[in-house]
Amino acid sequence: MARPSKKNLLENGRRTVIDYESDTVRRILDAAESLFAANCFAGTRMEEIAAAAGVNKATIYYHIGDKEKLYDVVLTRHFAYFADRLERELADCRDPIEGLRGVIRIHAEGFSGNANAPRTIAHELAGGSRRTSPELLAIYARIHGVTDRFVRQGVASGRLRPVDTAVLQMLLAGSLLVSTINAPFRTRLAETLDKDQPPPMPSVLDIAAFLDSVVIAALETEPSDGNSPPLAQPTMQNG
Amino acid sequence: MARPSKKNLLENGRRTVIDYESDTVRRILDAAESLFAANCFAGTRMEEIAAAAGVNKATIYYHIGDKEKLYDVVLTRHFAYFADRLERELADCRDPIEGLRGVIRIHAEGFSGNANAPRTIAHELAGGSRRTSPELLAIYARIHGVTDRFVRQGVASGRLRPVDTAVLQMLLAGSLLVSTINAPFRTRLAETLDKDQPPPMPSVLDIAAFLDSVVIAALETEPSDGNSPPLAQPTMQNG
DNA sequence: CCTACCGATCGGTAGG
DNA sequence: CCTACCGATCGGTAGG
Repeated sequence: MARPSKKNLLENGRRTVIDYESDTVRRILDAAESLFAANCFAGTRMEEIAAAAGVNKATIYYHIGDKEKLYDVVLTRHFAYFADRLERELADCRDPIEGLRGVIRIHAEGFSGNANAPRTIAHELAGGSRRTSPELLAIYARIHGVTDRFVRQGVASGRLRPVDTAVLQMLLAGSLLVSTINAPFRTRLAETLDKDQPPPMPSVLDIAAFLDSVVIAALETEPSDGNSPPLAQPTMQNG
Repeated sequence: MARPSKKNLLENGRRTVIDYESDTVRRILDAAESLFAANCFAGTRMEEIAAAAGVNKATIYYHIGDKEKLYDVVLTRHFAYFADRLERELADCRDPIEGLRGVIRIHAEGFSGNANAPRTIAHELAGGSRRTSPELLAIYARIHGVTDRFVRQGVASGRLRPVDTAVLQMLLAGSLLVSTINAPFRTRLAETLDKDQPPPMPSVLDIAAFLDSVVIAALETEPSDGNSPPLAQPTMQNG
């Protein structure tokens, strides 16, 4: 356990900066992450988080802060994960189609690898993004920026039909997000639709494959024979 | 105010069946609907609902029941709205492409017309569908059934490429749902992306237009010249 | 005896 | 980091 220097301690005997090296902090954040995801902000009790982390409730206030601050740290960590991965793994990608497929893949992997992310984000969006800080919006802007780079590259080079980045990002990330969080719903629906032999319901990977093969393919300009039917302009703004 | 018959009253002086004709019941349900949507189940207080409805808290227990029951009634009403509209408005539609466009239109109109629906559904899905009753799943099965009818018709008649109904429904409804509930997030993001002149962010109608012109168009089989590039099979199951 | 509620308060638990 | 608490407020129910 890292021993904090004097400078890291202040008001009310609480820490002023969060020590992310501390194992206690990690346990608190991990416990908070899964509880906020399952029960949303209002439905999660501080005592519950403390118990899951194996610490006293007051320890959370010492290391991190109040419930709002703890939630903000958890939510920021979710967004930073995607911003970091997208920028790192697609930094060298110069092909817009490959780039957009990478955006789909990273969202699908991230959401299915840690369902706490899409669940917490869904709660936050559903609640009107009331606890979304400007810092968090800045991190999301990086995510938007990666997709936007490939869209602009693709349209400029003629490989992609004109499309609004925000519309595309919403379609890609939104459908992957919903397809992750509704897994329990789908399982029970499958039983409802066919009691005896429930058919397999689509996984997030099926949705990702659909987005790859249908949406991205539809946005690609045709090889050059010009025989394909005209495609309506998907959006009006962003002139 | 409708006067209930003897048969409608029972245990503990509470009503056994909900009188949907009662104006008091309507006010309670409307208040609960908007508060559950904004603050989710755990974040909504019974006292708050009562105040918004202009009744005493005990009146909710008399007319409807406890918090779980009230939530179930509200959530069921949301799903029933879509099931009813889809079945009614698309009952006579025999064209699979027009039918799927109708499914998109009704979801877009329903979500944007009453944002309480997508917000509450998002909270419920994010929370793991813990409060989703078998009766509610049966209502969703009707929604799935309408989309499934058009998919089967389209594939059987050769107008539509093979596609899994659950995947398509998830892509259509999911992206429309997210694009509705993240309106506040988008507004603030637009300001972050361009402080001086925030560009218009896509509305749910832009998403609906994109789904119409890109996704549905991509699923349509080509006119017959057979010159279009091959399209990968979107999904593997549902043989 | 009933309907349609209200004022007051219960045992427990939340954030701090 | 914990013990020992607080003001307030939660969902639900009593009697009238």
